[in-house]
Amino acid sequence: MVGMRDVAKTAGVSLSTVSLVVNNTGYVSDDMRAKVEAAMRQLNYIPNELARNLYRNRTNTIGVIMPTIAHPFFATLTAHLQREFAARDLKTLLCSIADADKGEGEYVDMLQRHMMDGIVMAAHTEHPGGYWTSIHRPIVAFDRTLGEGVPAVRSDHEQGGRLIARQLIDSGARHVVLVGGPRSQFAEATTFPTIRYHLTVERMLADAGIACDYVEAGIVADICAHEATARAIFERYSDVDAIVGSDLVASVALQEALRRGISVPRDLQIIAYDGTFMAETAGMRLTAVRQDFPAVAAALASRMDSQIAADNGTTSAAAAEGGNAVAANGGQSTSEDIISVTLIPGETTR
Amino acid sequence: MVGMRDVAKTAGVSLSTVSLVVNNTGYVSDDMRAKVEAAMRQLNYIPNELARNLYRNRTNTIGVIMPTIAHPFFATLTAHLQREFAARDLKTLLCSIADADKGEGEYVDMLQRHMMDGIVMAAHTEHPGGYWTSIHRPIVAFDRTLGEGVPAVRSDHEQGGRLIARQLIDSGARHVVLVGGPRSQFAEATTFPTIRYHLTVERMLADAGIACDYVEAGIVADICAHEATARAIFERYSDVDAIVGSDLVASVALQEALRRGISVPRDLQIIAYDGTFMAETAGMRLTAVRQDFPAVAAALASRMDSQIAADNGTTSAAAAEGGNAVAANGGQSTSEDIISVTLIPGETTR
DNA sequence: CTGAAAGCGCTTACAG
DNA sequence: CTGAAAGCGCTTACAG
Repeated sequence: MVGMRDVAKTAGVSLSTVSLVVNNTGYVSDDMRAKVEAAMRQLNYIPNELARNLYRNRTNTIGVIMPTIAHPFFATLTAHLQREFAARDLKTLLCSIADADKGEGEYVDMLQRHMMDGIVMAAHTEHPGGYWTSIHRPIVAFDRTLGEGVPAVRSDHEQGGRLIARQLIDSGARHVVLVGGPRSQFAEATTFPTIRYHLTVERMLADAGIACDYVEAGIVADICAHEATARAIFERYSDVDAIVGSDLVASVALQEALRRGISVPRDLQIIAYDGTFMAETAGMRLTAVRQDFPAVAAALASRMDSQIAADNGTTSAAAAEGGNAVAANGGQSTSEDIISVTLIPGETTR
Repeated sequence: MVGMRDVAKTAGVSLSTVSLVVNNTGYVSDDMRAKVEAAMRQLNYIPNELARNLYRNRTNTIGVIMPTIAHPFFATLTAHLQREFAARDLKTLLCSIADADKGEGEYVDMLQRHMMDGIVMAAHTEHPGGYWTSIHRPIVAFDRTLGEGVPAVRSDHEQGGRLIARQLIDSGARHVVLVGGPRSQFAEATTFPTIRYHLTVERMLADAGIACDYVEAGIVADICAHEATARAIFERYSDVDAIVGSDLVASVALQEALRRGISVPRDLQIIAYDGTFMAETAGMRLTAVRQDFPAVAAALASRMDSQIAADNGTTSAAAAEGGNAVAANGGQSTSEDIISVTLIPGETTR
């Protein structure tokens, strides 16, 4: 492997001059620069990023922890995240839980070992309180409340709930089935804000005197389990006239409805939550609450910027002043960005 | 940041002893080990991977170059790849072309700078001949022919074509529409083996005297363009009675057919190529040619293993013997793994 | 404006 | 079995 030393030797200059040319920092006389560039070309020199990483203690890599990249929601989110990070010259390391038999604990380890500069946490795992706060490295949460000092970004699920409830009430729905994650996530102290849309829908429907049942879908990573769930709904609630669930659930429910010859939307309305491309590829164009992926990704990346800047700050400060620069960050410790959602009318509502 | 030096100081031993304990290599007496471990725990020591990376000139990271992760086919492939790599203690760096405004040139640069140990190339870009061969770092191609020394893995598209043609012939199809990428990719010297399934289908249908038209879909990254394509098919070919295309195309075509009140599969058969979860979430269960993602990912990872081993080999050999260990690899230069596909009967064929 | 030196945090021969 | 030394390939103060 040809290194900077070789270039310096060939060009007849010192190591530091080569470095200055490569990084385009400081002043180098034109003929020096020319000599160095000629040598670089001649030797086909390519700088080794690993040495820089070591010196800077940075990899310019962000880990994105997702349940599974195979799920369209997380694939879409990841695509938008990669775009935002790339614009900041940050690489995206894929850290799926279900696709790798690794808990996010191993990814946090990697963060601690400086294999990445930060983590976006979007998977659905539970940890004892204080776990995330104690990590003291750049972390941003998506749709999770991870504790003090971990900024979070999420869609406005209350708004989503209101949009759905309003649609159902206005169109005269009588019996709504809501499909979502394990009901245990509804506990008061939950770290999953997603469920707020369910709570909002349930409350508003109750106020309007409309029946509403909740059905647990399989875990998010298990795409196939949804078919059984869809069938179960029709069998258990023969008079159901509206179904609300994720894009995937809504697609499968629609398929089952078509198979049973149920007229959509006349006798059954379906509303999808998320609004990925799947809402367009089901048997009909699904009415969907669309999360604003570009805005979500932009907010996550921007929060990550701040976390990384703060991390550099505390690191230097800690080295120089004895390590108690933590308090400086206390002000924004409970910060949360809430992104608006939109109801996109499709062919599955009246 | 607490480093090995601090641990050594606290434990009252030398740097190398700490290193031996951390890496669990060589012999260390039990009380030495105990002292070191106590110090590590006390100081909460975490090894910095960047230093190791530099020393080993390895990052244990593989870049996967995809058109876009938002597409279910590539999301599924990536999920399986991550699983295979994780099992080998390799990380997966997401390198989407469309999701980052980066050409794969920039990713190849990163490979050269040793930010990753290898690349899986699954995007659809064209390069002058010899480009890939000249890189001399671990690269494995998916569904592409990239030239000498770049092993490739692909599904058996001829087989896929035969399965499709047989189904259509046996069920008495009269007018088939094939939807695929730009026809220009069909050139003799193409690096895209995917088109072989089209060619096979066309040939077999022609032999059977069945009409067959080819329609170009938008580029793979543009998920929305497919809707227009689907509509165009029905308008241009009013007597079409079979449509073959990717999962996405098939889903959208099915939706359009249902909307037009066409009876599927009685008057129109639809066959999806790929067999991702999307084949299950359309308006009906799609008949699909399923690519064997686990086998494809396993083959890609295994090829990557060899490429990396060879790379280490040539690097050492080059250093020791003067750099012409390349020929040793010549034997496997045109190697290609071909993975079987399966026809999964669904509700959209007779 | 250029060069010799120290150092990023670890690993691995090589003496003891 | 343990320790002092050199080195991975680069970067950045610091003298000249």
